[in-house]
Amino acid sequence: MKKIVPSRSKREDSLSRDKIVEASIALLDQHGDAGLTFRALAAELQTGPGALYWHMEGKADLVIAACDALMTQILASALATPQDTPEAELHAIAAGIYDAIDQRPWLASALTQSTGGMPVIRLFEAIGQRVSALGLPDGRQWQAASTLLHYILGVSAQNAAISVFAKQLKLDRQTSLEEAASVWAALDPRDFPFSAAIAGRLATHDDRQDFVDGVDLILAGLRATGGTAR
Amino acid sequence: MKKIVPSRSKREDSLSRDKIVEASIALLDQHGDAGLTFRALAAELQTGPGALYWHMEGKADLVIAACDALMTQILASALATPQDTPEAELHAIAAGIYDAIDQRPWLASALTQSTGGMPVIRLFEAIGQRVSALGLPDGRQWQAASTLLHYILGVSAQNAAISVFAKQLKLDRQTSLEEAASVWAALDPRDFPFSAAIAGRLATHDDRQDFVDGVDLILAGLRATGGTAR
DNA sequence: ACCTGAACACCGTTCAAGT
DNA sequence: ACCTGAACACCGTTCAAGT
Repeated sequence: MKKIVPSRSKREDSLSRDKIVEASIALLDQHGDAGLTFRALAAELQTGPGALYWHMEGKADLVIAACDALMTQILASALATPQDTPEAELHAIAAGIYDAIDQRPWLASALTQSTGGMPVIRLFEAIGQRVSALGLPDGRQWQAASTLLHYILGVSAQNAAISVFAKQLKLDRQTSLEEAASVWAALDPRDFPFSAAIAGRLATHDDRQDFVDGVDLILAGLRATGGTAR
Repeated sequence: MKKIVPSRSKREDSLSRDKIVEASIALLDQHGDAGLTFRALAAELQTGPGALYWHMEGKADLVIAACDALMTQILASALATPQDTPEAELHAIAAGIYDAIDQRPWLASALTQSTGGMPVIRLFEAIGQRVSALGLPDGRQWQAASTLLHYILGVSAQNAAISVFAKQLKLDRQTSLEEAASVWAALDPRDFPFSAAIAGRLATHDDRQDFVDGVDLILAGLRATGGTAR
């Protein structure tokens, strides 16, 4: 007299925080920033929008949870292969974030929205651990970690904006960079001498390499001023 | 036989891009990010929401225009008193942005939304002009300007987030920093050794001074690696 | 305990119609 | 040329009611 336990089979496709986060990421990947709505999410999970509120506090919570899942993943895979130096590990972290945001441009605005939340703390921590391994004076460590954090998020976000712009115009990356460069070059050189002059570099430079080099620039600054902690 | 010209008196309180931008800023100052809606804006200007579309392309245009008006103003007043060195001018620019975002936290997200738009180009240009006066090799100038740009916007935005957080809890700045610090200190030190250890510094450090010092850190890095342009 | 889905209080944007 | 305001197609969130 076996008894089928309906609560079991029900649990299998019942909602859960993880399933909601997974579906959110899929929705964001498919339709970008605007693709994540409670109605679309509910439809995807074959439920009503109200059900989601049992598992999530609201939209902000949802966005942060999606970011956090990815941030954990990004950092884990960036640090999976061990590096010889803290500098090399910082390179790996920076490149990991850059590539992740390049692949999922919505991450840039999502991370911005979750300022102060767990995903950013996680990244800050990963950076900070390497910074503290550099042997800087205590007074510099906060500054070092936050400078690197903002540099990494800021440049990655800027890059994502170019990617989105490219997709909107259905251009490949190179063509859209040239497009952006020509907009800059068209600025009045009396008001925008620097931007107009440097426009050419936009189209020809290797963003990713420049980006990773920027990490070294900040590290060099730390070393150069390392003796004098304030 | 004088004739009253009705079109004149009508023009006086007719709509204009400038008036809309001015009202937008007022609305954002009063009610923050969520305060800017076409309906509220129309009510303020005693018109219908549709009328605004004669002067603005849409909400994105509106946000960028509001940012641009303030950015122009911020840069003008930051550079009003002449400085002896490009470094000092960069300090003034950085401090100007920091203070403006501290005063109007909504600027942080508004500037993020206008990535690639005129307000950010304006800031990039102002930074770039000082960077090019530093006499760095050509290959470093792009990197220098964009590193400074992202550092300035990123740290200012982070700071604004703390301000908003403080206002929500109706705490003064010091109390809320201590609040934030205690959240960090409560992180599991096995997973977050760096953040937990540095939490104390959150409440005691002088953010603004640290911020301006960070500009010097980046400049020092540029000088230290200045010989080798890639 | 967990889910449903109608309802509430909003949005940005459009557009026929006015002046 | 410029403005009006109703209408359209959405939002996030709540909550009585179900199982």
